[in-house]
Formats: sequence, structure tokens, C-alpha cells
Amino acid sequence: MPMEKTFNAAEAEARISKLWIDRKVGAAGANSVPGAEAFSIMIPPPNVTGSLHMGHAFNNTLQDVLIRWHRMQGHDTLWQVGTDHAGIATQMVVERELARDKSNATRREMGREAFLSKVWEWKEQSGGTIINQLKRLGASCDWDREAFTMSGNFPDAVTKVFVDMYNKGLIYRGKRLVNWDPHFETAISDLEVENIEVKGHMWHFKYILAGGETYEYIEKDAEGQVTLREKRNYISIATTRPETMLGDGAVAVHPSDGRYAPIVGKMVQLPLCDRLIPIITDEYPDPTFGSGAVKITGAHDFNDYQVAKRAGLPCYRLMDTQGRMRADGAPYEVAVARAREIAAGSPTNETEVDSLNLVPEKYRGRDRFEARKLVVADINAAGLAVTLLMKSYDEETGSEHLTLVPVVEDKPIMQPFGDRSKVVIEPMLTDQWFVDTAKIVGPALDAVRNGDTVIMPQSGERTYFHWLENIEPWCISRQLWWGHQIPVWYGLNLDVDNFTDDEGDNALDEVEILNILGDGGYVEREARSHCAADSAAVAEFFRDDLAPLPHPLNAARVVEVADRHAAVALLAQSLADYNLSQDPTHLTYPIWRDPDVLDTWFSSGLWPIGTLGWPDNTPELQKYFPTSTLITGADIIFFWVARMMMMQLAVVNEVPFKTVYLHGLVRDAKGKKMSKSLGNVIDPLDIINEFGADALRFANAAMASLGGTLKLDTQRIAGYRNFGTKLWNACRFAEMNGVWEGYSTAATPPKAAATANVWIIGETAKALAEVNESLAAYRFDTAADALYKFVWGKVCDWYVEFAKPLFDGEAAAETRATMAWVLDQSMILLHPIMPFITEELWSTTGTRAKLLVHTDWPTYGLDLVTPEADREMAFVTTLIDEVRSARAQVHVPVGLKIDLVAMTLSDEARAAWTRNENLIRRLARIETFEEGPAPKGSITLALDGAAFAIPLAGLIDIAEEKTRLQKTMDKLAKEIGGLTGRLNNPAFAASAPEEVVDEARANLEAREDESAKLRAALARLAEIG
RNA sequence: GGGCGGUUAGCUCAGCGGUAGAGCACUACGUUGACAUCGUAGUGGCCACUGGUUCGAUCCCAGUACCGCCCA
Repeated sequence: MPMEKTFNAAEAEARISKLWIDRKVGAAGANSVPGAEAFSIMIPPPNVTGSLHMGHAFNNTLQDVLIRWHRMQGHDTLWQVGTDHAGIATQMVVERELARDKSNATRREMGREAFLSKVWEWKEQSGGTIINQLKRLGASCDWDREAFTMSGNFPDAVTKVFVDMYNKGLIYRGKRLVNWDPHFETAISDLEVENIEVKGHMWHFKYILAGGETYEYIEKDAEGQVTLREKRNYISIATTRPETMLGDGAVAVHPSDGRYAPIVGKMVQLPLCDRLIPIITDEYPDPTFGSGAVKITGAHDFNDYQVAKRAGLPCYRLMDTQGRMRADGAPYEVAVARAREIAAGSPTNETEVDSLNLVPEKYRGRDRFEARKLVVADINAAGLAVTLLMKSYDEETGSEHLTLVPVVEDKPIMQPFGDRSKVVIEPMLTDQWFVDTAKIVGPALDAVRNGDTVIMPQSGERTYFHWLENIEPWCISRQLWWGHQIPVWYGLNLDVDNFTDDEGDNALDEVEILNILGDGGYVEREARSHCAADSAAVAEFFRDDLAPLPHPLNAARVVEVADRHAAVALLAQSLADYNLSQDPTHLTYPIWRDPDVLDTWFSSGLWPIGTLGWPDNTPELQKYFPTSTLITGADIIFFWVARMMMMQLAVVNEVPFKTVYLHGLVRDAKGKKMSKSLGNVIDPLDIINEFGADALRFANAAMASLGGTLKLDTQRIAGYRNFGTKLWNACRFAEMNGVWEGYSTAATPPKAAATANVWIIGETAKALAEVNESLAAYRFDTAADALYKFVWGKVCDWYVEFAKPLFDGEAAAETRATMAWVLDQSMILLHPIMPFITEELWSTTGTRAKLLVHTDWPTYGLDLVTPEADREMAFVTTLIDEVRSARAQVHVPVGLKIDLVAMTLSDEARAAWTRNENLIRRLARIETFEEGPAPKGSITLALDGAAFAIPLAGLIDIAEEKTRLQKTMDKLAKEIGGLTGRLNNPAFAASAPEEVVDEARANLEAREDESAKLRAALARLAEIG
């Protein structure tokens, strides 16, 4: 059945994709030759909730190009595929699904276990979306190895790493100010926060000095001239977050700020609260900004937290996990009384400070933004707002008044938002787990410095260094349920200092039990904690803790309970039972597991080794690790690349990959970020449906210049779809001419005598060399460009045309063989970028032993290039171009065949003419040819080594031909001028390399030769015109 | 404010020491043994600006302006 006119992508891609998957063409090691070198790529695991967007399409195209290229070369390839459990994102999706049906229980109502089984249920049903979409793109991953960060050996690997790092002191727990997401009620890392400029306000409040004190406030200008001098009983502070003032610990001013020098160390009354706070000095306040005085709220601002730490101020937490003003704890009067004691020097600790709720009753339980409005209103009502005299206009009476209004500046402020939840992030003082990144960053920096891992483009390297050299501790705990639960268990601290066994009976009576438990101190004491792979292992540690306790408490059974609450209850129950029964087997010691889960990036940071079966030393780990290349977005360098480097080096002391290829974000044709709100999102699946996966892939490859921005234009994709059609039709042309009859794959080119055939074989070798070189340098764009130019510009534009007359002559057989080979090579070389259409062509042409995907990548070299053939074909194509151009410029009707006269012909040119006369006559549409002088009224073509005339007496417009010649001569004159100038400059000959000088000289000679011919032509025209 | 990058044809981008290229768009024409998802010919550029290095700068260096991105 003859080929269709165009490639039916929709039909063929589905069929071919299935074929590849059924045949497992992407299986690890498929098509590898014995002893082949390994080439492995870890896919950046997309979120299991994800669906394919342009970034994925781009990123995975590049990976697939490399993998296919290496696989065809017989290398032992692995493209490891899989998905990431994506803690927050997935939990969010499933919660939202549940919320769709109001009759469903919420996450909290159903509890942890039930919710997690819902998540798994969801994952089984919908988690495969993106994997299927990758298949549509033509990705040739090893689908049987699909991994998931919550399945298989992965959880064990993650736990093992946590335990190891904990034991090495690389992971610690601490109360720190972290970014808190009030929607998800979890801490998130710095990287998950987006700072966005929003319209905000700056309020100015007066904090009144305690004890009725006053001072002289003096403001000076830059010259030291006093501009304001007044007696004040307050200090003015500015804030964009009034509600946090309830937790202020001090007012800070810069030590050099003379305005406040008289009152440093004094106390001010905290408005709306019954507390006094000190005025302190710190380097942080900027004296030139606002009033120069800053309120310090240690528990709700990152800068303030640092100041508070330096000054030893207590940090009072004001909000609950949902960002509401706290409603827990003792009544305000009780709490504030205690706060005053602490301020007066009463000893305290972090836990107590955290438990104190200093939010006045009025604000308790209010949302933070509602509280803000209330605080502002109350400050205004109390006359504590800084005010300004303003002119106001009474519309009824038409009179003007002067009134005092509170100063509220409109001010753009940078506000932190959760990248998932989109709610305002609250700095919050909470207990979290951290990786002590400073301790593991060294090897990750060294590996890139010494080239063990190369980051491309190099600017990525600089970004990498910059970030790692200034790295902050990594908060890895998340208050979520979906994820790897932290392998740390807690138990109550039952230590007693001076226990005596009153009776010496090795048993506990009620009095002794009460002695141990004291006044309930174990309930308040910091719990003991241990880290281990599972509860059985951790129980050992707790038994060790119990050992020094009085018998039989030291033999209590360690049992796991849900939380601290349950533990306290169970311990009490167990002691009561024992007290009644005096049966030691009734004694239990409850422990509970840390409810937090790990940051998703902690586990994806282990993706390279985790997917290869670590901690087992699997054959895959030995073969494919360290992996060859990581291809990922530059936006993910901190989240993932740097962390994989740190983690792999910390865990297995090897770099995870040898090369990192970073690319930019895919944008729309105008360079705008694609976003749902802008409505400019291009869905790769729509593109695939419209233009086919190959067109999208080719566009992706062609856009992938190192370090460039990626603007995706559908017109360009359409162009590459056309490119596929072009190749398709060349093959169809070959089919019509019997090229494929009896043809089977040939690795080496046929013996050819006709110059056109010799030439195109050489061009093919050049294309191969360029593609190899480009791909080796990760220059997907130059590879794509070279292929485009070769297939369209050489094969289709010229070679197919040359072949037409050759099919009728004596070279017909070798031309068929050459064309088959050249088209074969085109399919092979294009296959990594355009796998579908090439695989389809492969199967519809010739006899094939293997699928194209497993066909050998060619190895021939540039020795196939024949310089004589190149020169000859250059003469032929130039002559044809010149004739066509001249014809068009003097408006010779395209249908009209013309005569051609050769005025001069070098030996080489004559030989080239003779051997290719048929081609030239046909393509330039020439009727007769003869040698001789130029007839009158002819147009002239000047070539290197030849001059031709086209007699067109009566047909041409003399003036127009003059213009044409003049234009060409002008162009030549410009070139000649430049070349002469250069050659006449003695410094040029002296300093420039010899070959450059020679080239310039030869160039000048050729240009002058052409110019002379044109001058002669002009002269001839002058005679008749 | 700090870091990284960009500024080349109408648009999107390559090139990065020897006086500029592609695709798209545009204009004219449609002879052809595959292809109108096409062919042929053409229009279009003080390579942001100012200095410097060099025999020679779009390319290297410094500065200026504007535009991005990331981090505060």
C-alpha cells in the first residue's frame, strides 16, 4: 500500500508507543553491547498529583534524546522513572477531594490512619496520570522500574538515612522561628515561601515612657542643623503588623542614634497590654528609616528574633497553628503577672515562655487580620497613634477644618506566601527538626569545585556556590500526615534523684510510687527521646533508660501509644493497676512517636540511591550509580540538586551525578511565565494532539540553548511538524521511485560514482559529526539545527532534485541505493529527537531486522567527505542559484526556458559543467547551452572561475539589469574595500595568523575577479543602452 | 539592597575576536517526476549606549541605561 501524503501522528503515535512499551525497549540495559559503558539518568520525579506541563515536556524530551542516543550507541542505559509523594500537594488534593462531598468526614475527623488509606486509595486511582502522559511524549523510560518515594525500599532507605544522620549529630531538634503555613498548619522551608509585593500599610504608634518620664527629642538635618526640638513623653515606632505588638519584648534603636540616647535603658508602657518593655540598642534598626525605633516581637519576625536572641528577650508566641490569636492557657491577668515576674528577673525557660499566652482577653481567638484591625482601632481610641494635622473640607457647610488624623502610610511590602496554600506565612516559634546543613555542605561544594560534578551552564555553578556558601539550617519536619514519619519516639522522664526503697523489698508501694512521681514533674519534664528504625529497635533504648529506676519499674513493658496524652494516661493507669495487684507484669512504660513527617525534599534528596535499591548493594546501584546526567530546571537547584549532592555525599560519600544540565522556565511566546491566572498556559497534550509529539519534541530540542530563556511559540512547533512532513514526503518520493524495493538496512554507504551521490554521502557524514558533537556538549539546539539544515536544506532541497534526472541515467541503481541509505541515516539521526515519525518510516520502508529505537547509531567518519565533490556541487548549486536569481530579478517568466552562454570556463568549472549539465539545465530551466562571447543584450553571471551570459535581447529591461549589476557590484565593492583595507594595514600582515592573511588575500582575488566580470557586463550594456 | 543573566532582522532566538545567521512573519512569482504542512526569488540589522584592549570588537574588559529571574 503506497504511503499516505502525510504522517498521521495521532494514529501512529499511540500504536508505536504501545509497541515500544510492549517490547520493553527502554528496559535497563536494552540494546546494550557486552561490556558497554553505562549511561543513566534519574528522572526528576514529578509530583504524583501532577499532570504534564510544558516544563515537564521540555525536560523529559531532553532526557529522552540523550537516552535514545546512548541506547542506539549500544551503551548500557537506564532511565529511572517514578513519582514523588509530594507531602503538602498530595495531602491538599485529597483533602479537597474529600471536601467535595459534604457528607465525608474531614481529615481530622477521620484520623491519621483512615486519612492515609484515603491518600493511598487516591494514589492508586489517579496517581498514574503523569506517567501516562510521559508515554505520550515518547519517553523511553524503564517503565517496569517505576519508583515512588513512599513505596518499595524507599521508606526504609529514608528512615535509615534519618537514623544515621541523627546518630552522627547531623540532625537535631530545636525551638526555632520557622515559616508557618496557617492553612496547612505546618512548618515549611524557606524555599517553599514566595515573597510577593503587596499593598500594605505602615502604622505609627506612640509607646509612652513609664513613670511619666519625658525627654528632649531633637532631629537634625544632614548638616547637623536642628530641624525639630520638642519635649516628648513617648517613643514613636512604625509597624506593618500592628497585631504583633501584643508580644513585643522591647523597643530597639540603633546605638548611634542620638535622638533616643537619653532614653535608652528606660521602660515604656506597651499599649493595650499591662506590661513594661525596655528600650534597647541593636545594630538592626536603620536610623534613617521611619522613626528609627523598631518594636521587637521575637516570636513573629525573623529579624526581631535575632535581636531578641542577642538581647536575651523572651519571645512570646501570640498565635495558634491556624494563625488565630491564642486562646489557650491561663487568663490574661495570670499570664501577664508571670510575664512581669520574668521581666523582673524571675528564672524561666523556653517551654514556660511558650506556654504563656500574653494576648489580652479581648483579642483571644480572633483571626490575625481581624486582630490587626482591632489593635489599630484601640490604639487610635487610646490616643496612641502618631497623628498629623490635616485640612478637611466639610461638604455641607463648605468650611475647612484642621483635624488630627492617625498617620497611616500606604506602602508596598514584601509579604511571604505559602507556595502551595497561597496564604500569608506566619513566622512562628515552634519545635522542629533540622538538618545541620553546615556540617554536610563541604563535600557538596568541593565536588563541584573540583569538577567531580559539572553544572551547566556555568552560571548555575555560581548560583550553587552562592547558596551553599550561605546555607541555613534546613527545617525538615512538617506537621502533615502524608509523608515519611519521623523515626523518633518519646517517653516520659521518670528520673528521680533520691529514691530509697523504704522497705527494701524490691517492690513499690503507694508511698514510694508517689515519691517517684512527685508532684507530677514527669508530666512537665521534657520527654526523653530516641531515634531508631522502628518501635522494636527504639524500645531497647527506652529499656536502657528504665534500667536505673527502682524495681519493678525498671522492668516495665515498653508499649507504643498514640501521643503524650495517651502516655500520661496509660502510665497512670498502669501504676494504679500495679498498686492494686502488686503484679509487676502490669507495669507498662508508654512511648509515642513523633507525629511529624519529613519534608518531601528530604526523601527526594535520596532519589538517586533510593531508586537503585540502596541500602542493599544491588547490581543496579553498582552499575548505574553515580548517574551520568541530571536534567532539571534551574529553579530547582536549591530544593533538589544541592540537597541531593549533600545527601548522597553524606550517605554514600559519592556524587549523585557527573553532569547537571540546568534549564530555564518554559514561557509563552512573549516571555511571560505560564500561569492559570494569565490564561496563557499551553498544555503540552493539546500541542501533541494538534501537531504530534515529534513536533513538540523537536521544538523543545531546538529551544534548548545553554542558559537561554525558553519561549514557546506554537507557530514554531507547526514549523517543525512541517519538517516531519517534509521528511515523510522525501521518503514517499523515494518509494515512488522504487528506492526501497529490495532494500534492507545498510550500515555503510553504497559505492557511488555520480558526484551528487558522493557529495550527499559526505554531507551525511558531516551531519552525523555535528549531531554527535552537539549532543556530547548538551547542545540540543545545534543538534536540531544541524539535522534541520541537513534534511531539509541538503537532502530535500538539493539531493532529491538531483536524483530526479539521475534516476533516468546510467547511475540510476547507485542513486537508488544512495538515496535509500541517506534517508535511512536521516531517520536514524533524527530518531532521538523525533522518535515516532522515524520509527514509522523505518517500518514502512525497506526490510528491517530491528526496530529503529534499537538500531545501531552510525560510526562512519568524515573520511566519507570528498572535497572534490563538495567543490563541484558548490559550483553547480551556485550556478543554479545565480541563474534563478537573475531570472527572477529581470522578471523572466518562470515558464520560459532560457539559453545560457559560457563566456569563460576554468578547467574545473568546465568539468563540473559537463558532469552535471543535466541537473543544471533542469533546475535552472535552460534550453540551450554554448560557449562563446556574450551576445548583445544579455545578463551576466560572475562565478568563481566562470562567467555566463543569458541572452535576453528584447526581453530584458536594460535599466533594470544595470541596477541589478550595480547592486551586486556595490556589495562586492564593500567587501573588497574591507579586505583591501585590512591587507594594506602593515600591522595586519604582521600580527594576524598566516592563514587568516592568506584567506583574506584569496578572498580579495576572487571578489576582484567577479567584480571585473560585472564591470565588463556593465560596459556591454552601456553599448546598447 | 545582594546574586545571576539579558539587550543581535517586525517577532522568537543562534553566533561570541576576521565586518552577521535561522525559523516565523512580510513581498512577488508559481515552471517542477515527493511535499501548498510546498517551491523559487526577495525585503529587512549604527549586533542597547560610552569608553578601553587589539592589526581588527557584535564577540574580550570597564562603565551607563533599560529589561528579566532568584534571594533579602
